[in-house]
Amino acid sequence: MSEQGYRGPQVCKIVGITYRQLDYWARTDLLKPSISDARGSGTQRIYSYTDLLKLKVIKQLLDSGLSLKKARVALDVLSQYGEDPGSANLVMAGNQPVLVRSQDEIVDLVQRGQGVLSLVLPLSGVVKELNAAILEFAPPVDVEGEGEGSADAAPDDNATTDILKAGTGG
Amino acid sequence: MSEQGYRGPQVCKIVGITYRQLDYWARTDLLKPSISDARGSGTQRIYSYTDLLKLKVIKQLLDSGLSLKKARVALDVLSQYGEDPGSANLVMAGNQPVLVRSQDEIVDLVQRGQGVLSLVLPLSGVVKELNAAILEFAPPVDVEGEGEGSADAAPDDNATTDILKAGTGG
DNA sequence: CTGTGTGACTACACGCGCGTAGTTACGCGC
DNA sequence: GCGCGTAACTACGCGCGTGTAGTCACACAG
Repeated sequence: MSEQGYRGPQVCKIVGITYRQLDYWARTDLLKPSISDARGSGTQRIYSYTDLLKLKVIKQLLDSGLSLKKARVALDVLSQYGEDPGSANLVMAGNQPVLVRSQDEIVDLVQRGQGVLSLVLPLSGVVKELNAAILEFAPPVDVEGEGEGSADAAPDDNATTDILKAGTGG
Repeated sequence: MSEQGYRGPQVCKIVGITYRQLDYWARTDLLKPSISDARGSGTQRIYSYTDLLKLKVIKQLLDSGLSLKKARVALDVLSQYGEDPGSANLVMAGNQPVLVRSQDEIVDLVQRGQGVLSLVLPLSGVVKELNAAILEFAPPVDVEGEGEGSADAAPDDNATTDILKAGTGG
């Protein structure tokens, strides 16, 4: 099973953040690359598709005005429940993050009174934007071999590996 | 019609913020006291009940992890719709603040897809906490005379003006 | 194996949002 | 009107999160 990964600068284009942010987040343990971390100058950080998703979520949180501190808390939930976030909503109720499947649960949280929801983020939208950005900016990079059976690694498009070098030059 | 006001340090206790924050927010035009602004050393900032409400909202936003920049945007809506916020929810949908009356509208905003709600804050809870804090920490201060017909100025309790000096002593 | 590009590393600096300390001058009781 | 408390003012500094510039060293092509 070959894992596919993305290098730092590519990640920045896909997610829409600066390299400085990606670097800072990796150094401060907000999100380290799960495939391959940096081991000195010249090495490369290799991020997985799941990493991209988390990074995109972080960017959404920042764009929504949330602090990085809260983003760290929110990420914990994504790491725990980590499977198929496509149909869930990331909700922060009273500084505690939860994954909510149905919209009705959100109403429950609001009606329960005291709860201040500091975030209601539909992950399906994040996934859509992410896949579109991947196809637009850069394809993944094989790091251990060649195989195309992994549905977890990339959006459904297998012709993308051809423009690999085009991505590096740009 | 006598307006009732609260001085800086009292406001800090009621709202639950530091004086430095109140000072900074007044200087940077986040929220200036609507009754009487500062005019040099020794003068006093006199805040109205509505000011307290807005300050409490700001504190909730900060506690929820929102940045001051977003708080400024959110406050604009409170100033515009400024009447009877007790039964409304302050919602920020895609960096644009709106006042939502029914819970169903929130579901609409979520279902409409792309919308990231960076905040869902039930103002009724804020009002409750504020009134409780006022009665606990400090009563209002008359600045222009005496009258008790104004339901907009304070929670329903008229014996509070007696402990005025107790509040000043700290 | 060598050269080159590129991505990680380092140092420095900035703005925001406050904490802390000391100063100034008004409000209020007397 | 006078003194005293108190609240606003001023100056300085910090930590976070990031921008910018330059250096270093691995990865990959040749």
